[in-house]
This record gives sequence, structure tokens and C-alpha cells, in this order.
Amino acid sequence: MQPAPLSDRRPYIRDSEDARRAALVAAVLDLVAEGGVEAATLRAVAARAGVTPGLIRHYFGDKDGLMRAAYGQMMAAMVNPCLAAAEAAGADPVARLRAYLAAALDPAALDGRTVALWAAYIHRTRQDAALRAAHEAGYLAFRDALEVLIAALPLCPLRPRVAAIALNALLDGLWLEGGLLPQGFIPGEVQRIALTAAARLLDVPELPETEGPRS
Amino acid sequence: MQPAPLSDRRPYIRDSEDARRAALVAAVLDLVAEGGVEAATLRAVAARAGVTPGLIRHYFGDKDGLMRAAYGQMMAAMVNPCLAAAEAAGADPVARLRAYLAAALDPAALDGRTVALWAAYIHRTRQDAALRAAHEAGYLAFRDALEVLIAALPLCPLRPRVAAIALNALLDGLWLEGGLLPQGFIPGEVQRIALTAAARLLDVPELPETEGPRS
DNA sequence: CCGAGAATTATGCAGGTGTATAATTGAAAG
DNA sequence: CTTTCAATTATACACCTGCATAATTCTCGG
Repeated sequence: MQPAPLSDRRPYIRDSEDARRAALVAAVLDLVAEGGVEAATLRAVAARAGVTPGLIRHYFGDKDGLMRAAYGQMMAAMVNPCLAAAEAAGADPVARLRAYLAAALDPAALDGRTVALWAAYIHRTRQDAALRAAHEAGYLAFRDALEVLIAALPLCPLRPRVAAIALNALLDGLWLEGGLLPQGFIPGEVQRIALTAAARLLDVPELPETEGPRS
Repeated sequence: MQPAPLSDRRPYIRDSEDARRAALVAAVLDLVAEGGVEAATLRAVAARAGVTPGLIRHYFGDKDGLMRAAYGQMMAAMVNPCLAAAEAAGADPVARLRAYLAAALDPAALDGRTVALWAAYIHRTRQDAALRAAHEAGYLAFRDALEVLIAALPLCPLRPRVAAIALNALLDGLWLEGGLLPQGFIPGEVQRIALTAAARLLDVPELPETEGPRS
């Protein structure tokens, strides 16, 4: 009889496929945000998800599969809250637009990690057709929603498409700057600037008004 | 006497330090634009520069040294043309601002390679102190120049700092969208949108006017 | 023509990467 | 309590990475 090495193999508990996929995707996004794509090695991802690298192959086939899944989740996490905020703001077009803008520049979404995460994927977006499709879909969904909100305004000095492109660009830029130079702005300043600028762009002076007393 | 292997060593010609450094930096930027930071390995960079990897160590010490040098050159290439364009536009404040905006969104600077190159560095910018300093310097130089141009306008409905931040964000966003979704715009549309939006933001209706006949 | 020194190349190394495949184990079903 | 099969781990491999050091070769001054 062999000495029975008592199995120094790591013990484990089984989990549902969904939970494992979610844990692995979350690990990827964490690592990419912290250390760029180069930090998201299969071994590092597996370790952070509390798993061994073989599981990644089991669930995603290959590293590209994992990265694609992670990208999809990232885009959804960036776009959906804005759509939901507008929906929750009621029927008044101005209030809806205000909620959308505020959600897009929400301080929680405005940290450098998110920007870094997004930037880390840009290159892959340009080469991998599946990623590019996901990117354009999420992107245009955001811009089209903006265009709908703008078209609902009582009067609009610019063609809705032009206004949507410009306002979307403004949001992107502010999101970038706010995330990359957090100490360059006082809290809430980015949102305030967005509303002020949008008010001038669209000729809607009441846009920046909040319910609180004005300072 | 040994068989004298006739030296299968690669022949080479000496070159100036400046030329070698420039060639290596250019190789880095090319590779990063094409394949992200992960593509800029020492061996790949050396090969593209027509040199062997040892030279990189010789001139830059370390890979980080090389990456820093490349980043500095990239920032300069992005910011300087705009400053020069404004300078070349004469004394009229509106003309100067118009030239600055047009240069920032020049079709040549608006290709996806540049955007990818810039994005690829974002993560490093957040961790490497030297890179972050270079980033902030270039970035604020751009924005401060914009603020000066805006302050020189006859009237300004927004505080110059706010206007500069907003307009800078607009430029960043348009540059991004134009570079990333080139087929989403007709040629020149991005520049036109920038001028139109800036005109509304700053209340300078004559900004979009060009010297040609209006369509 | 020739020596000297720096510019350049070649080689080796320790470690990390993605992937494939085989071995094991957990837990549900009988 | 077994049996069974998928979920999970372990191991091996070929390749690539950045770095260090030693060996060459180009070029310039005498």
C-alpha cells in the first residue's frame, strides 16, 4: 500500500456557473483597473477569484473569451445607470435630461479606476471585431438616448443630432478629466460645469437649477 | 589557426545618439499605436528601429526610461501644433481661437492610432509619478492656453476657467469620438460641430464662419 | 596604416505567459 | 452507502519577456 500522501491538493467547493463567471469577470475588471490589461494574467485573475487558472479555460475557452465577457459587463455598468436615472426622473424633459447628465458624471463613476479600465480596452476595441461591435453598440445607445432627451425639449437651437454629438463629447471629456485629475476639481464641480455648459448649448437656462437654495 | 567562422555577426553602421534615440522612440509609438503597450516589447522595438535590444539598455537604461521618453514626445506632438496654429493666426482673438480649435481636431490628429496611443498610456500615467507629471504638464498647458484665448474674447458669458474646462472637455470628447468612430462622421463634420458648439458656449456667433462661401 | 575606445551585437538566464491534458474531488442521484 | 459525472485542480510545455554581461566591430585620431 502506498504511503497515501494525504492529498495536498487544494480543497474546493462547487459553485454555480453564473457565480463563477461573475467572479472571474469581476476579477478581470479589478485587475485591469489597477494595473492595466497587462496585469490581468490568467493566473492573477484566477487567484483573485479564488480559483485556479484551469477554470477560466473551462468557462471561457480562452483568454479572449474572458476579456470579451468582461468588456460587455463594463459597458453595461457604465451606460445603464444613466438610462435608469433618466427613466426615474419622471416626465418633465428638463428634469430627465438633468438626471441623465448628473448620472453620467456621478462621483462614483468618476474615479480614475473606471477611466483606466475603459482606456485599457480601447486598443482591443480597434482590433477585435466582437469588441468593436460591443463598443459601438454601447456607445451609440448612450448617444441616441441623449438625442431623444434633447429632441423632447421644448425648443432646440441646434439640430438634435449635432446637439447630441456635442453634448456627448462634453460629457466624455468631463468624465475623462474628472477621473484623471481628481484633485483638479472640487466635489460636484464637474457636474455643475456640465449642467451650465449644457444650458448654454441647448438654450435651457433652468437646467442647472437644483431644488436646494442657490448659493 | 581556428577556421575563422567569417563572422556571421550582423554588420552595422554607427549613428548619432540623437538619431538612435529618435528612431527608438518612434518605434515605440508606432508599436503602441498598433498593438497597445503590450506590443512594445524590447525586442519588437529594437527590430522596428533596425537595431538590437541591447541598444535600448545602452541609451535608455531601462524599459521605463524608454517609455517615458516616448510619452513625452507624444504629448508634445499633440499639444504643440495647436499652440503654433493659434500663434500663426494673427491678433484677432476670434481667429486665434478658431485656429486653435481647428488644429486640435485636425483630421490628421483625428485618427484612431493617436487615440489608441494616448489611451494606452493612461494607466501608466496613474502609477508612474514621472509620467503623471508629464501628463499634467501637457494637459494643463493645453487647457491654460485655451483659457487665455477665451479671456481675450470681447465678452464672455462664463467665467474663463469654467469656459476653458467645458470647451476643453468638448474638444477631448470630439477628438475621442472622431478618432474611435471615424465612419460615424463625414469629413470636417467634427471640426464644424466643435465651432458651432463653442459659438453657443461662448456667445461668439461669428466663430464658425469660414472665409469660403457658406453652403 | 593602426591602435583605442565607444557603439553595437550576441548570448545566457531566471521568471512569467497562455494553453493543453491528465488527475482528482465534490456533490447529486440511485 | 455507492456510483457517476461534471467541476475543479495539478502538471507539463513551448514560448516570450526584461535584464545583465561578454564579445565584437565600426570609426576616429594619430
